[in-house]
Amino acid sequence: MIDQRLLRTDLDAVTAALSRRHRPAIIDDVRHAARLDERLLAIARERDDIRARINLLSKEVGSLRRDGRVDDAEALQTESRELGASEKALAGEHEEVSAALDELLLGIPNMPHPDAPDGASDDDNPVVIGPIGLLNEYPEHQRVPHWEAADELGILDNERAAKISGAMFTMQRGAGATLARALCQYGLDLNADAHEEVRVPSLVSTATLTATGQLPKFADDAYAIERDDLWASPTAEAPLTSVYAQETLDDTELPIRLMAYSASFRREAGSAGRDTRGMLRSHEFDKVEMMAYTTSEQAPDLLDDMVARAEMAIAGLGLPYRVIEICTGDMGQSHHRTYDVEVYAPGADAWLEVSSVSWLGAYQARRAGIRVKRHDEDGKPVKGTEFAHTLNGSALAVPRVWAAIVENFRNEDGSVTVPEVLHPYMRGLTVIRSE
RNA sequence: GGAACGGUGGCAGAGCGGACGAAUGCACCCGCCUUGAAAGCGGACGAGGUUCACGCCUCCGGGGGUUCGAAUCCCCCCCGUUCCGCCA
Repeated sequence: MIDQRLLRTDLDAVTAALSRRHRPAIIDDVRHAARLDERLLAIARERDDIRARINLLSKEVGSLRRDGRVDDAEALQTESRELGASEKALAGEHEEVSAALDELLLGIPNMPHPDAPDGASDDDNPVVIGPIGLLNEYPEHQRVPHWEAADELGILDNERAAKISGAMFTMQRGAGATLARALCQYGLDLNADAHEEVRVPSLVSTATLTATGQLPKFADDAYAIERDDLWASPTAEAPLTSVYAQETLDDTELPIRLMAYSASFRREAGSAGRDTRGMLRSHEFDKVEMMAYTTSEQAPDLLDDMVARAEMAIAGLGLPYRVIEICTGDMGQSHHRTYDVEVYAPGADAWLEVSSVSWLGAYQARRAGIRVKRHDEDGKPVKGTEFAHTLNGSALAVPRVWAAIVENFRNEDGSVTVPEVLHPYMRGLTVIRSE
């Protein structure tokens, strides 16, 4: 959620920042929200005045009754009753406006960071690192898409996955399954130096998905378990962000850094028919996610660190990659500043997004009610609180990395060489061969 | 799934229609005392909204109701603990 107070004090700053997302409808919503906010404030003031009067009268009634002056008390009670009626009307109006405002606010995206590159679409995302490790020319045996290569090796069985669950589900077998799990293990071990490992729930509440921004606007993208009012988590970002929802954190304990391996479930409603083969896009995939709670000052350094970690995970595997920065027109709703790591897959001849690292500013923290208590240099708590900053990013998204390994490390005989860093997790297997 | 009991400030825990944003203890903070510390003494000590400010409003798990007035009474929901049942 954007800062409601900023809406009041500097509407122009908000519209200027959000106009960089190149979607005029957002600006209309912002102006509308500002008007509703103003109205809400006026109603609230009027209502508070009435309530103050009622409170005063009630106290007076109490003391009159103690003194046995029943008639005087009853006169005040009558006045209070009348005030109560008009207060009720205002309260109704307040609730109405408040609900309308909330609905608008929940749909208004985050303001991009001033340094985020301007652009209208993903075509405008600048490459900021790399490409690194990209060959000038790829031999024929690496120009085989992973779904064919994997099929040959018997390590991917999406046909039977479809039998079990339907289209767009994947199933790895044998060394393919081991490789998928090895990547998770690798992703976790690589980041254990700075993160606490958390095993989060896979089913999450509506409040949890609202906090990170998937709801209410993108409900169609998530699996709903309506009977129990739960959702299948589309990313560990959601549960990890709500670990400290509705809590006030001490600035002295920040940053708090968490990581989690989890399955991620996505309906892919808007991308039906795209990337239907192999491991590029599916309804369920595994991922290791990083998460940080910080002060506003700490956030930029954490962003750099997390991007570097996502980058090092890919570099460590020896895969060709690049890092792009997401431009203002391509950013996700909650994002303030975002970098993607993309790996090159020669068989599919495509750059695959394997990590997205984002700084959310206070946007999610405001929705989740995550506050920070500051302390001055003497360690004394400073009056009041502010919203925390959150960051998250994939340390390693399994399926596309899996695909990139199969394509990049495919040998002439069709076998696939396992990257050395994964050897500890592969039960001695260093080359995947057809059985 | 059934039953019982609970949910109050950082924690523990009282309050069960009016002087309660909330006793008391612990923790934390500031003084005094002390060479220093402990103990002791005195003081301060939740959050949000609004206001230039004084102040005013809201918050005792969530929502609704009764009342001039609700932490306190009534209804619904959620969560927790214990016991029973079932179970990886």
